[in-house]
Amino acid sequence: MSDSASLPDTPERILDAAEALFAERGVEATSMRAITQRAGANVAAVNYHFGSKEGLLQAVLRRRLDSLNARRIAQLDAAEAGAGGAARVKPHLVVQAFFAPAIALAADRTGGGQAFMRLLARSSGNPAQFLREFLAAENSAVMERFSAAFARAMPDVPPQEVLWRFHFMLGAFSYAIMGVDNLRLLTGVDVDGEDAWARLPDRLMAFLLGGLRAPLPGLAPPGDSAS
Amino acid sequence: MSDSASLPDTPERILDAAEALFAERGVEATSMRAITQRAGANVAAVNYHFGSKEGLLQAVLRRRLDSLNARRIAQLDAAEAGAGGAARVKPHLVVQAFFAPAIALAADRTGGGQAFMRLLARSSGNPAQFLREFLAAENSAVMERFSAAFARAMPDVPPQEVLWRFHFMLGAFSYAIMGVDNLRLLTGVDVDGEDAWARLPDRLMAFLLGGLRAPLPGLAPPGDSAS
DNA sequence: GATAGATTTAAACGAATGTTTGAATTCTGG
DNA sequence: CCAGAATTCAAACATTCGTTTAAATCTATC
Repeated sequence: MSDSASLPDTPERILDAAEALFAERGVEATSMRAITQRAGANVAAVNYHFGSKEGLLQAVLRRRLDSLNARRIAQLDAAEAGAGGAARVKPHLVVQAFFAPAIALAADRTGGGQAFMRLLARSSGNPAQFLREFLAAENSAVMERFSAAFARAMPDVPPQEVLWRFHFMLGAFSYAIMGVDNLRLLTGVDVDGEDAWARLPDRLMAFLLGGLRAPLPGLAPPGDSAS
Repeated sequence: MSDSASLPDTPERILDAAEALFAERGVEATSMRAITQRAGANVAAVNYHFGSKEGLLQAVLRRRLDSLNARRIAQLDAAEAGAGGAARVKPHLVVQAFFAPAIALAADRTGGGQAFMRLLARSSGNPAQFLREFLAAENSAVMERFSAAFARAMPDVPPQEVLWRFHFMLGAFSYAIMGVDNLRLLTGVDVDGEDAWARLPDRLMAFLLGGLRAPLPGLAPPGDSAS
């Protein structure tokens, strides 16, 4: 090439291209030739640097997921330090610690952040066994840490119920990230202008907190007559 | 064959097999040969009866989606009739009308109901264009009807916010349907025994209602100091 | 500046994919 | 019972897939 100092090296160019295409078309619908063509590399380069297409997908996910999870834990650490004891952290802050870093990543439309989050959200529902195992292992530390944090933050709610609501929060988040354009497509309404992404964090956080703190099923909700 | 009266005809056997395999392995990861082998039919039968693999997927979805959406609208009709005027339907009943029929379908583990709902939930995130267009057209009537119902049921909330929360509810529901085993896999905890599916409707409905009725973002939530 | 290792390249590989063909078979109405 | 349509079937179709090969090129070290 003419100028070699400006471009990232081949593995990183491949990761960038794969991230974008996986997010845009889906993993199975993206061929290695499409990836390498976009990256300006040879087809064999993927197998040389990443072993296989599966290895490439794992590398794409790992590149940003590790730091994302580290940010989540750091924020939870800060919240627990600020509250003076892990048992006194408000649920609001636990939700914030887990989802705020992810939402911030998803709002990064120019860098690969948004593409990565869409890919991650869709990968969470992918039935491929190697992906399930990979994500389970990659997220196990964060999940255990936050499961315990949620249980401590809501001592009046049975831990099982807290886990379910954590699960539901993950779902609402993932689906919202997968595509805000889904909303326009489904309802036919142009929901917002360009600042849909700017408003998403507050909107999503309000919904998640409302669901997390909802009256327990089976118990008569106190303010039910007002709904 | 020996007894021809006991088996469903070929198109229906293919639909059943495709529904199960699409839900279990994903659409792209399921070959036509795997489908026809499970259905006890020839490979060419799919193209003969459904035109293509895309046509088969659409037929699988259409088979149950039409009646599901009809049930949703019927339940909303009943709620509006019982409340004496569409403007006086409680949000609780609108949520119930939309999600209860779907949850009931998802709880049907022996028939294809659960497989269908998992496939439908995953298809909602599938980036394939023909699927997006198909689902948008198939659901447009229900979505418009319920968008309006939600807006009327919550007159004090801006319609845009209601749409967003409808979107979030769809996400929490879809993700929960995609796999309850996700929870055990992610948290390492065996969340419940066999009755996880039996308890899911109440748990999910409580969460959805909590999110729908959450304090609006930007406004100081009244009971925030207690969280 | 020679050498050993790392990287890139064009080309080909075998397997699997969705689809089509045309003959055989089954079903149906007169 | 029989023509004619509908369906089933084995076989082959062309294409695309992920992967591999082996030679060519680049890079860094002594």
